[in-house]
Amino acid sequence: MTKPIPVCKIGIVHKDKVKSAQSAIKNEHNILEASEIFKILSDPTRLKIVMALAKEELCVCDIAALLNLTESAISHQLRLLKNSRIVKHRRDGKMAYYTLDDEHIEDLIKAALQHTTE
Amino acid sequence: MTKPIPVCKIGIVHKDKVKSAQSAIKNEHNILEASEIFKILSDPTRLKIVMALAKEELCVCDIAALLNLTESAISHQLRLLKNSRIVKHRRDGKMAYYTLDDEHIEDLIKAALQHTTE
DNA sequence: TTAACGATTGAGCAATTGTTCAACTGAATG
DNA sequence: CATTCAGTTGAACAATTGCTCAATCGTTAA
Repeated sequence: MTKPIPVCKIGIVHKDKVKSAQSAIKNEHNILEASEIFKILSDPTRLKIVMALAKEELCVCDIAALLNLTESAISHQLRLLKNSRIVKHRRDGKMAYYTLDDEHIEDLIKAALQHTTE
Repeated sequence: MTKPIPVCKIGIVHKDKVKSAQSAIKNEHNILEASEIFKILSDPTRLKIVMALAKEELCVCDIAALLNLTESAISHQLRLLKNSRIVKHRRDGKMAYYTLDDEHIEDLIKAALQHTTE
């Protein structure tokens, strides 16, 4: 904080409104975490992966075939999804099977899809 | 479509599961629109703007003061939010007052915040 | 008309992103 | 053991992003 605060030339704006709005965004930490989730789901490839895993448990190879991308590309994205605790995986021999690790994510996606169809 | 489809060397993976997952992501258009909304909300500055506007009608100057950024930076972000029909504005003299243009967005943000606090 | 000011716009830049490529790991098979 | 192959990883690259700076627009007031 305490940086070179920019304000309209005259000085004060709408003090009361700004103060009220301030209270709506005071929890910086939570906001950053929320934006992180949005960022994860903002890439079409990752969003498709999540939606696919919401329906079926799949191996890396399955997802690569499904999305027509290399296993490497999928693996990179799965790592991000895993770091965000959105997916988890189990190993079975050479294969790695991925599933969703968070049921709330489905509601989030449903809410976003609802916005698109209005 | 019809690109150099990559699949595990052996050939077939889990046909039935892939086919089932395919149905979950068949509506490409909707998925792209959903990811667009997520992308808009994935930037902390934009997310704060939206959360602030969910509580109060504010002018560009107010938001700049609130977030400690230049009016230019805010204006650029507001244009993106306006293009996505998430905010709207009214003019009053020199000032431009912004408000939310979509009540569903608040639910979306609430859902994301819920994910962070579990 | 002129000056002031809130707001907008475009160029430019550093930082971040998603993919490919190549090398590598680790488990299963011969 | 050596080979095979699903999966992972890191480097590199183009493309995108969010901000600053400077110029400009549009409205208000002198």
